[in-house]
This record gives sequence, C-alpha cells and structure tokens, in this order.
Amino acid sequence: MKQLTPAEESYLKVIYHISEGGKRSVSTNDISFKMKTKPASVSDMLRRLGEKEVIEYRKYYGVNITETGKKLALQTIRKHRLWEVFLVEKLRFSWDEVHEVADELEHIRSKLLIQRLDEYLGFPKFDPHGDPIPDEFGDVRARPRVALSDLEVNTTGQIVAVKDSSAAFLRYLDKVGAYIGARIKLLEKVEFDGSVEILVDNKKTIFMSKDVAGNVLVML
Amino acid sequence: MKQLTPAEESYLKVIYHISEGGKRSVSTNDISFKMKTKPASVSDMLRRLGEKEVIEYRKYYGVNITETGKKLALQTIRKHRLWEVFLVEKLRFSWDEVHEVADELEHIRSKLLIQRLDEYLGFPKFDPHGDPIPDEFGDVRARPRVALSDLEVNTTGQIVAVKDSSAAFLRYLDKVGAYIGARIKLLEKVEFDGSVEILVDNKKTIFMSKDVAGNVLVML
DNA sequence: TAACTTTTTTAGACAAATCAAAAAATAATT
DNA sequence: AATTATTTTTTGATTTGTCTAAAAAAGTTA
Repeated sequence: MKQLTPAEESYLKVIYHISEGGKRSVSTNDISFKMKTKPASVSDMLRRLGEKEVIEYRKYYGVNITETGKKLALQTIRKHRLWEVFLVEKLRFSWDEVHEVADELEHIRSKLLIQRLDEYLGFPKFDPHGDPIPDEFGDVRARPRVALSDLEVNTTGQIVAVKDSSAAFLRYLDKVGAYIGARIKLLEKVEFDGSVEILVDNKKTIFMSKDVAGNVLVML
Repeated sequence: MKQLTPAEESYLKVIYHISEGGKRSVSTNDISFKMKTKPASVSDMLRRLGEKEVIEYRKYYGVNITETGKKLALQTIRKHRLWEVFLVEKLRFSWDEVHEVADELEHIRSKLLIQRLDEYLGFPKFDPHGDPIPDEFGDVRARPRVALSDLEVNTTGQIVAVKDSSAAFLRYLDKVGAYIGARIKLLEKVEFDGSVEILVDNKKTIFMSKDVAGNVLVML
C-alpha cells in the first residue's frame, strides 16, 4: 500500500471528519469548503485518493471512506491531537492557537517520534478540546456525549468537548468560563429562544445562546 | 522579501554549511551530493534562489550566499538544532536518530512555536552534537575549537562537537565512550599513522585513528 | 594549443497540487 | 416534462521540484 502525501493526508482527514458527522456520502463542495480549495482541485484529489483505494469514489455521487482510509485518517488524527496536547500542556499554547501548527506537525513521518511523544505526554486519552486520541491501531475509546442544548433541566455533567473549535468560539468560551473539564448543571432552559442558564463548578451562573450551547458537548 | 519553500530552505542550509566549511564558492556538485539530488536539479534551484536574492549565482562559477541568505539559513539551523535538543533531551532519541526527523521539523513555520520551544528547553546554547544554536537574530556564540587530532600531547580539553555526524560515526563514538562534554587528555600521538591515545574523564584510555580524531572537536 | 575529461547547464518530461473557465451531470422548480 | 439552477467534472495552465539525456562551458593534459 502506497504512502500518502501530506496533502492527501489532509484531504482524507477532512473526508473522515465529515463522514463521521452523520452524513452518508461526502460531497465535493463540503470538502472544498473545509479544505479552502476549489471544487476543481477536490475532484482531482478524489481521483487520486480513489486510485490509492482509501476512498470509494463514484463521480457526481460523492465519496465514502474505505476501511484502509479510515485507519490512515485515524493515524493522522492521532498525530494531530497528540501534538495539540504537547502544544497546550508543554508549550503553553492556548486552545485557539494550536490548530494551524498541529496541521503542519501532523504530517511529520516518524513512527518513533509519535511513540515517544505519546509516552512523554503520559499517554493522554483526550486532546485539549476534549476529543479522544485514537491509539496506534486507530481504536478510539469514545465516551457518551450530548450537546449542552439537549441536556434536561437540573441534570449535571462535565464539559468534555466542543463541536465548533474556531478561534473565536474558543476565545468566547474561555471568556465566559466554560472550559473543558468544568462541571456544570443546567439550571434553566428558555423555551422562547432555546438559550440556557448553567451553573459552572457550583460557583458561577452563566447564560448561553442555543447556538453556543449546541456546540458544547457534555458527558453525563 | 518573499518566503522560501521547505525545499529552498533545505538547499540554502546546505549551501550555508558548505560555505562555512572554508571554501569560498560552493559548487553545484557539492550541493548535489549533500542534497542527494542530481546536478540538474541543483542548477534549477540555484536559479530560483538567485532570483530570490538569497544567493549570488554566477553560472558555471558556483554560488555565494548573501547576507539575507545567511540570516535565513541561520534561522533554519536554529530551528533544526532546537528540535534536536528536544528530541534528545525530552524524547530520549539518540544522537544518530535525530537528523531525519529534525530535517522535517525544521520547516514548520510558526514563530511562536520556536520561541516557546526555546523557552521550554531552557534556552539551550548548543545542540546534542555540541554545535551552537543561533539566537533569533542569527547570532552565534562560537567557542574556539580544535580538532582532537591537532591537539598537542598532554593538553586537556572537552569534547564539544563532531564534524562528521553520520549515524555510524555517532554510534562509534558512543560505543568507545567519547561523548559530547567528556573531559579528555591527549596522552600520546603516534607519528606513524597519526592515531591518538586519549584519557577520558580521568578514567578510561581509548585509541582513535587519525581519521576519527580529525572529526572530533575539542574546546581547550 | 588541441584534445580529452569533468562539471554545469539546458531542454524536455513528469508528478503533485493548485486554479479559472467551460462543459457535463444532477437536482430543483415551475 | 421542460427549464433553470446547482454541483461536479473536464480542460488547459501554472508552480514546484524532480529526473534523463544532450549540449555547453571550464578545466586538465598530452
């Protein structure tokens, strides 16, 4: 099985993420949007990825990732998330500063490097956004999660991840004090606009729009 | 001033290293040898580097690095050596395992990353081979050095660097116990073949061929 | 100096990754 | 169903980095 180029790895990762997001078949436009490249470039790349048999590509009907492709994508995701842990825990990067750099670091090809990095970081199971880090075989220990907006009134939980991890969103969360790991309780849900009132760490009460709450994942 | 691509950075680094090695003008063949590419590819790259004004390129007469080029090369070298320190000190890599990986890591472009890495490593001044790490302005604090083979009998010194840092050479040094930082004393010099007998850390006596001793640098 | 050797460059090709513009296929709407 | 709109692919170009084979320049030697 041939190796993937860095660009191919990036595309495959994006395809994996989109297809995990519930949709069955991933469209060219979706990929183009996430990759910030033109649809024409995507078509070209899909042909190549199809030839390497990491995706199943039927023209005009989008793509499905193969088992091989999934394995490879998870390897890249593993590397990406380990580097994120490194950047945040060791180099004091903030949540929203890690993405770009990790996108570059994830393509460094050295098995030993990743093994040692993993060990050095104490075999972390989650990245700074709370997303799980696949093991070297691509297995993920997933925890059950629910969007904060779907929580019932008076239930408690712990913030474990965010869906939207854009810089602006992460900054906003940090500002209001809703960090990963925070124990929260849903105090009230406003029917009118779907916004919520939550208690953070039994100390602070904060309000969140439905939009924001929908992007915060909670473990019960 | 335009940015350099990773490949351009690598070529420039090699050109810098060769031109520091005493020679005035760097030849296409020298570069081709170090880069493991064909002379034709080198000619092509030299044209591009010339256009970006990081080297002065006169066809058929080799190249000289410009001041701008020197600055850029030193930045790459700084990154390379910082990563080497990281790999050896934090991830327990051995001397001879760091090169390839550092050659990839050195191209990651993030100023913050390098600043923080530097800080995290405690602002090291030398890499694991004893070579000095340029500061962020490209300044190097160089120490006076001499090849072990040029040392006078009965003088003492400290091993601070190696010229040849090939995997085989580094392994050999490690094996005989001549590590970077070792305090040594030259006990005897054999006129016949130029080999030397040295005392390491006042404990162990070892022999070295002229060839090996010529590649070990000592600070008096 | 003339002939030979070595080094370097040029010319032409190719793969990867991108784009813009045009064409084709699919989807939506009247 | 026919037309319109959207999505996707194709075509042709460009840049980067590499190669082989051929040509040109420089260096060496008889």
